[in-house]
Amino acid sequence: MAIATTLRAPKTNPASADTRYRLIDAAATLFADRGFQNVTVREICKASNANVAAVNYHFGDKAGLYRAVVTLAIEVMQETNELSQRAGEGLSPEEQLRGFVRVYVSRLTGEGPNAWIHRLMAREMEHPTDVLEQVMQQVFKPRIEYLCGVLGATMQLPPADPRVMRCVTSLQVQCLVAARPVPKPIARSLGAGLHDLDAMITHIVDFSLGGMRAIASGK
Amino acid sequence: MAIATTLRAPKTNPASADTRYRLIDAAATLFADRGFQNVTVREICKASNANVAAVNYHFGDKAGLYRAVVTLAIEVMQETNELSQRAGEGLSPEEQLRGFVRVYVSRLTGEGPNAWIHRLMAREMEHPTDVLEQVMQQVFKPRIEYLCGVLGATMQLPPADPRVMRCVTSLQVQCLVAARPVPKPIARSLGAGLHDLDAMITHIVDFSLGGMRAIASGK
DNA sequence: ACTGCATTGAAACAAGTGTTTTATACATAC
DNA sequence: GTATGTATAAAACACTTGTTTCAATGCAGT
Repeated sequence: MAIATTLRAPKTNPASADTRYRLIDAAATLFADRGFQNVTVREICKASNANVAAVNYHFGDKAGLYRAVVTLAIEVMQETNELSQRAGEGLSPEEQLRGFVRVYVSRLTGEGPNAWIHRLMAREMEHPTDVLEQVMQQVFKPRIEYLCGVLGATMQLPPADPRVMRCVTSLQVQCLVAARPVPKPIARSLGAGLHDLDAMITHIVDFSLGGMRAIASGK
Repeated sequence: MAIATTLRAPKTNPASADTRYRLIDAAATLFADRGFQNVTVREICKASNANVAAVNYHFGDKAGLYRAVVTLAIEVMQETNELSQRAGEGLSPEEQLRGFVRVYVSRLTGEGPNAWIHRLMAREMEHPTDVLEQVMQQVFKPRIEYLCGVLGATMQLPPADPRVMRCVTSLQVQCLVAARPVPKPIARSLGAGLHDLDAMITHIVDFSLGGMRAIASGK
């Protein structure tokens, strides 16, 4: 019997690449929306017009397909890192921060074809699987180091200072929830003011700058 | 055949109350750790030394047990609300804020018997089930209203001002992640500085106060 | 002791799961 | 044309899931 090794690209037949792509595409949004466990391979195959055996044939097993999805996510996120850092290139630290938040949050909330990624990553943060390690090294670590540099410069503190680190997490966390679609019951009882994206972005930047000033000025 | 209606307390036999309690107790931590879908009734029954049929007998079905767990969680959270608000009673708005964060984060991170609750709630926020509505009305809404009052007083703005609201979410979100156990791969690449709870609490308060000042001062 | 009743225990059930098997269609190489 | 290897399709498999059944148990009240 012929087995397509788990993560290798298809050999010859272009039809193979086709279903391979369709599988990853369908699985991405499904995994992001409902988690690895709560999605069945039959659903994925139905959504991608593939046979039930296609997942095992092309990826070995369900986990192999998930790994392929995460690999794709990593590539897109690295691109986002580059973009959000380039947004402030050559500007002052404060403007670098503003540029980062703007691009980052926009990408996260975007209804574009990559909107599934941050949902998937939020899941990984809550329930780390064995691929989280890879995501950390290739995506989050560089991003955090960049932010430590920018915030350190703003606060006039060394990037490795724990106070800087805590500010980075405060900032990062605000971006993540700003991007997350608020569940209806919560939105209802919170009233308006959370759906205005631009207002949210400037709030995050201004709030964080104020917080950093307070922390940096010794208290 | 005799059916114990879903949420009614046991009638006569104390043994019934016993297994009922043991089931809720075991289910609470299991649901909190792995989510409703990813826990089997057989696991719950094994953990509580009960028979497989016990869940259906006492709670109708698996979802009924989940509802019972959430009901318990609501009671404890209401108590937490009271405590964290009483912590600043009669003090200045800033000290009220500090008292709230201290009690709230301590309760969330506590290794005590109620540590499972915020894990369960974090899950509900991400993936609302039909009980979230109830939690919102009885727990989160009062908490948010209290915080709007305190922050509004601090910022000298009306509590309903959208700027106040955004500051409340910034604060709330920082508390939630401060309380969440950081996954190992993340902690490793973030270095130290996140596990010192006291430092984290004062950071959140100072950072947020600085942020609020920045927002309130018109930018 | 007997009767009602709530509770438990063990087994079985129906549905759904990931995976494997078997057969077929198709393209390319000889 | 035949052979070879790849990809798809349909069915079946082994297993787990939540739930149900039914007999056994224990404990009141009489």
